[in-house]
Amino acid sequence: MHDDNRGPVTTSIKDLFINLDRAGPIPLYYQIAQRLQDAIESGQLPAGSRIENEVELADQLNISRPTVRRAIRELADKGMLVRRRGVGTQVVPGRLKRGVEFTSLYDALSLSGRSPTTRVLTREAVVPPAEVLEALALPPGTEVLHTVRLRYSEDVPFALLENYMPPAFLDLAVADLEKYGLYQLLRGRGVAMRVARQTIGARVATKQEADLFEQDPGSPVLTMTRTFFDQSGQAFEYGLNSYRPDMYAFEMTVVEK
Amino acid sequence: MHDDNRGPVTTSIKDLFINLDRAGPIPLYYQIAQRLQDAIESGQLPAGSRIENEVELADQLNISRPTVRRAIRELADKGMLVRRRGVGTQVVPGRLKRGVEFTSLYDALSLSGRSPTTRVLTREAVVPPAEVLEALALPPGTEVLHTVRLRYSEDVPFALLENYMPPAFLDLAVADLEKYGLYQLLRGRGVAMRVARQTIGARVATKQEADLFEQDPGSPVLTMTRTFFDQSGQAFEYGLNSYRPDMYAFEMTVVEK
DNA sequence: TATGATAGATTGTTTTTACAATCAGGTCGC
DNA sequence: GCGACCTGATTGTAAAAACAATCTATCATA
Repeated sequence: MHDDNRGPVTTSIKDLFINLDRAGPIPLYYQIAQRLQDAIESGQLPAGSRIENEVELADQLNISRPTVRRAIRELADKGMLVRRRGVGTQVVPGRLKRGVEFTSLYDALSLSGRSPTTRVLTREAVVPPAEVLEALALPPGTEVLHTVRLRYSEDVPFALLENYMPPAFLDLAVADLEKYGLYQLLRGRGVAMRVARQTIGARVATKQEADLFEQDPGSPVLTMTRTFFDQSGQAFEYGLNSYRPDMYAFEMTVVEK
Repeated sequence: MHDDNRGPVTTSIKDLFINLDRAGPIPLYYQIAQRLQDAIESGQLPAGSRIENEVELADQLNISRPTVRRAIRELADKGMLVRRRGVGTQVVPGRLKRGVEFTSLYDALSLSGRSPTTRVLTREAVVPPAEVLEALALPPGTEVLHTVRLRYSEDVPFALLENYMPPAFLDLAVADLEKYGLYQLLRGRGVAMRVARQTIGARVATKQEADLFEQDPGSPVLTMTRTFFDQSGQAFEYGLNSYRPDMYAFEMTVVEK
């Protein structure tokens, strides 16, 4: 092995953890996990490098071992660290591009430099089809907010976003929808997003989609339907999205448990 | 007044946990999590029902609170339970169809009653295109195993699976590939799967795909490319899959962290 | 009536301690 | 030389305890 692992194991790893805030509201394990993640993503802890063992680390930081363990576990759950009993913990070797989100919860595009713009095509209060009400767990006949938005990247439309939301959101304004993005707005209203159930598929574009995306009729679109639940289990969004497949794809990292 | 009845606390929850194996190799927290999950999926713990608080539960089971916590956390991470400080823990309300996997790691179809069959179209040792070698982190000129398989559901082909694997797997036999499925085979050889990076998209079918799927030329296909890494960070599979979109879609549950 | 304060319930964080299981590498015996 | 065994290193599991933060609901007060 050309790689000498027994000697200085990234000698200054301890320096990553100076100035931990023991009094503030942010948990210690979270601060540690955050700094580790930053170090990995910045290349300070290169792929494949080993990090010190838990006991040693806990000792050096004057933190209990369970707390250090929890921090390491957070990153291991995200697939950034690999641990093996009797051996140690190392940064996942290989080229998992950094800066990519791990959960596919948000549109990949908004994170990659380009800032998409949005135009609202429809904003209305309607009684939606039965399956929508069922997905939102609302009684038949309920009026909900129905929006259709078109999203552009550099003036080229690439996504058609159709959404239904419960009556509580009937007052969302078009201007806000175009300016802030849906999730940002909902979060601002105190919605605590928790779990989403989504289905990704493909089909032939509708006439409307073909027109909007400036594609030939019969060309393919990538689709995603999603129901989003908040903390209390209440569905607060049902979405039917379609994407121009040559401009959009879903990337995700999956971790085997 | 020893029993305050604010909500249906499923009085007999304790019965779920009889006969825990304290001596065996399966961790206690895992056993508890497993039984909870079974109870939820079987409907014994209906959606929205509350489960007893940690302290009480730990007490009744004669298990320490951290162990109970860990079990509950496993399910909360999967999005099956929702916890709120000061309030309690409840089964996620709403109709997350049970029996669906949560990670999208495996083909959804294999779990839904139908047992797909597989035919091997190609099995050869080749020097693959540069991008494949790069994805597998192998030096230029390396010979790898290249397979193309067609997967059927009830005699109808719905997936075309093209895979590249490192030289260690050059001896995989066609018969085994048709009988066991790739991941089962790899696991049997001691490969410890850990993280996968995958991209889901759509495009127009190639002529081969249109022929195999018995679709018109120009019809859409759903695609997924995936690189799979084992525990040591070594890539052991690079796959380029395409699916008939009217027969296949990716379902997943995403949990906000 | 409305509003603010308080108390109880419940999960969240942290520490300390102990032992178990697994892995890598070296040693000993053959 | 080679396998069996041992040993040290490291992560995994479990328990007990204490205190913090947050939510609900009730009660007191303006």
